[in-house]
Amino acid sequence: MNFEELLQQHDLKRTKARLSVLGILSSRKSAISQPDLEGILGSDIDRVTLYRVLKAFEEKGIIHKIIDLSGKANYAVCNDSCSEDEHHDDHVHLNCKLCSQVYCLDSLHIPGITLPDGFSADSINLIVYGTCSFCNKKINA
Amino acid sequence: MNFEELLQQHDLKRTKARLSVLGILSSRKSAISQPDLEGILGSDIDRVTLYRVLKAFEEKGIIHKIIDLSGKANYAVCNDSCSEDEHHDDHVHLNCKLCSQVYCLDSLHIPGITLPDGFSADSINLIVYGTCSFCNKKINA
DNA sequence: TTAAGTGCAAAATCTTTGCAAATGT
DNA sequence: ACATTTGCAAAGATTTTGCACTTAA
Repeated sequence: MNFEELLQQHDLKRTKARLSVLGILSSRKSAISQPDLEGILGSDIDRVTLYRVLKAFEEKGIIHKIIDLSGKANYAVCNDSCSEDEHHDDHVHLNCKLCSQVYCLDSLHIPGITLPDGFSADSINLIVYGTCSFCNKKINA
Repeated sequence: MNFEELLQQHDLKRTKARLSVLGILSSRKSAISQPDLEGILGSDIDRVTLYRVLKAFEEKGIIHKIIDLSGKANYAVCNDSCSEDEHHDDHVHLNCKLCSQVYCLDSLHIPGITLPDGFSADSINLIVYGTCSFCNKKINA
């Protein structure tokens, strides 16, 4: 992924803060929480700036926010098909009970469900609470 | 449901605050958020007490907490089978995009899914973002 | 050059904690 | 009577806002 192009495409200027955040997010296999991000960034960028960078990215469809089971926001880069108008975030997330990371399981599609009369669905959000493969390995080692 | 018995069963004293909260929660078809609860209760009980009542109820298995898609906590009375040790909260929730209420769709069971190698599931949380039957009626009226 | 982005300080929320007074059993 | 529960005040934590300074284009 070319960060500079990505920013340009979304009318966002190429700033240190944004490149740092993009770098961290895209290098990870799992979604990351705001506090964790802050920890990695250190005093590199201001906490308020981080809030604003994340908000901007989310609005532009560059990243998506996943609320984990404790209600905390986690962020991950969107896959290809997200746009400002439409987020395609309809994959399964796994919230690991051990490392509390949130993994995007892009390969799984969410099974269709039939709602009771009168109810209608726009999107479906499925979070599995369990153990990730990394923690499972550690346990079995 | 007999509130007084319910409290006794869980070693909780019969207090005004707890009865008020139980009364409101059990009279609703949908889960309710902390702020909304606070609004209904008015100055009846202190905000801090409300936090504590909800926490106590949740720990005892009287109510369960549903984190909605914006990360806010919503509360609903558990159905029969919840206990202090085990919550049976594995039904689908619907987060209405219009009234932002959270409905427990007890009748729907969550479809089983197969996780990628190495991952394992403890429980599954499925929240549908959409429109509830009440708002759908309003729209079509 | 100039509009967008950043950092700092401060405000607004939201949640928790400590402790004395009130209440249920 | 006594442990539990409540209310208030105050501490922590989290998120937002205002404004002057800086920076990318």
